[in-house]
Amino acid sequence: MVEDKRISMAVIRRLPRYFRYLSDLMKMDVKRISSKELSERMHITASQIRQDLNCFGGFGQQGYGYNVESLYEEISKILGTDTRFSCIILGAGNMGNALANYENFKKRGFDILAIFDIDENKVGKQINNIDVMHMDTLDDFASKNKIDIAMLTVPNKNITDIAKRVTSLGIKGIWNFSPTDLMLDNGAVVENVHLSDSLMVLGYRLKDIRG
Amino acid sequence: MVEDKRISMAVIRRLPRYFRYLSDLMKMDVKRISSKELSERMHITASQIRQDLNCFGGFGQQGYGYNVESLYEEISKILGTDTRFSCIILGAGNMGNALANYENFKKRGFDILAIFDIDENKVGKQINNIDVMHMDTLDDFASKNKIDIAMLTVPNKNITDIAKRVTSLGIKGIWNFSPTDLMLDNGAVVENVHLSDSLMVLGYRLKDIRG
DNA sequence: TAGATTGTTAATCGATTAACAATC
DNA sequence: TAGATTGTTAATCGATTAACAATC
Repeated sequence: MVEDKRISMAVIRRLPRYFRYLSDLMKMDVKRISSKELSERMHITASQIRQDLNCFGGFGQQGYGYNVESLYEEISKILGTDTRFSCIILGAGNMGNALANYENFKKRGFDILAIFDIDENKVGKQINNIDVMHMDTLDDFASKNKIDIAMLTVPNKNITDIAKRVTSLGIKGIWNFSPTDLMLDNGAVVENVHLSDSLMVLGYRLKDIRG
Repeated sequence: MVEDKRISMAVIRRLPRYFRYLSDLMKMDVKRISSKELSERMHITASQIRQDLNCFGGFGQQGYGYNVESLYEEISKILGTDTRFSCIILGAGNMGNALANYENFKKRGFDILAIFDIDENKVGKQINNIDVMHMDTLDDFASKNKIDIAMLTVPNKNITDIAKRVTSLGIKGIWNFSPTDLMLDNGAVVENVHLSDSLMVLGYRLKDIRG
């Protein structure tokens, strides 16, 4: 139906923002919104909103604007909120813990099946009702469960090796929290979350305003 | 010395990456590198590297390339790795815990002075040797300590109010982990880390490759 | 010196913004 | 219908890439 022309990453990365704002509008019982009103809330141009949305379809109505609920539904569909993704966490450290305890993921369609670590003190325990299993059992686990996403919170040393192992098990998505950039040439999808990069940029910008 | 023409965010966000790669090269005892070699490692163009670096100064030498160590030093200086930033964490939940335990921050110049929460069960305890204090004592604490950065890991409900309170205390930098976008008009510097946005984009891209 | 590689200008590409005819 | 607002094309802006003279 909608042309499958390549959507730019810039547009894709704005989708969750639209999703959040529409979700908030629904909570506030707002029924309709124009691109102009939304642009003022989001601090972007109305033009950009209309351009972005029209990558996926004409969801609005001339003279009226957009119906909040149906636009929300459309964006949900685009983002795949209806799709469920099976995930595992590699690394039961602080970040692994935080992710395992993050309740919102399940709500958004991301189920965490298990956590893997090499620390015998952690293996056998549970974090937020999710089993911590030994890394050695990963291959076996993967053969018995279809896993979509591996969340990597392991120490950075051997991150590329781990990523290769994970993708060789057929896992197509990687959410990488290690500071090392993952460059995989096997078609896997990698999202990097470089926390220290973000903090360093904050530091730079702070120094910058000070003069 | 170097012209203070505005540096674009695109360039600034690449600085920590250069920093990481140069740091790795130093560990590998590489003494010099050309923009071409570096571009192959980083999977970006040599042109972009030279353009980026020349925003800050001519760090290379024709016919030779760049001295790894001195380029590393220059980028450290630009990023302010020598500067120390005093930080507090608001919210002693899972993410607050993870941040408090992240040892790399101190190494990069970010000192965490205290953690604040409203949960009486947490107040008075320590996380990684950092005191968890009651939110009510924040104003007093801020009047006695110069704080540069507040790391916000509190539940999203009242994030804007908290951000306003924090900036009214003279804190100029905000590292925001709540899913809500902070729009402050008081000159504070905000870096957003929207984990669920990142995960949703990963989900989208996974669906996308499946067809 | 000759070769290599920078710094920098110019060309290209892509993303954002403006404009407006279509239409609800 | 008249007014409002979209969808979409065209114009602008900015970022990336290419090219090459300068120079180590």
